[in-house]
Amino acid sequence: MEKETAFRGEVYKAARRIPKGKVTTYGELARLAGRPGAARAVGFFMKTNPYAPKVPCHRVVASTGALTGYSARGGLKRKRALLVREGVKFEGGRVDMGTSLWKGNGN
DNA sequence: AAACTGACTTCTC
DNA sequence: GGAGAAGCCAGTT
Repeated sequence: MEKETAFRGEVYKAARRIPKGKVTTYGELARLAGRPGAARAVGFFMKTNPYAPKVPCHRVVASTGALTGYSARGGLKRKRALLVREGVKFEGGRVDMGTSLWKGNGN
């Protein structure tokens, strides 16, 4: 899969900007990529992301802070473990929005 | 080119 | 806040 479209590049670039211990939503990522509303497409890129170690796809969660799919081994369990290890706060199995939510706006 | 699918988001009950 | 339905976008077949 070497079909790198401009949008894909933007999404991956934005995802790499996510600081450690923080998480962002697919919608926000899509917005940073320049296509607000393309949250669904963003999720697709994470699933088929050719830059697994470069793109911290595990730092991308749903708007409600709930963790969604994860292609890598371990699935959502692994994803949650990674976030917790990085210092992300969890509330009732969901990411603590307002505390560990990163906004790439000010950058 | 058309249709289907998917790691989403938002509205309403 | 949880469950159900509709709308969106891009990629894949």
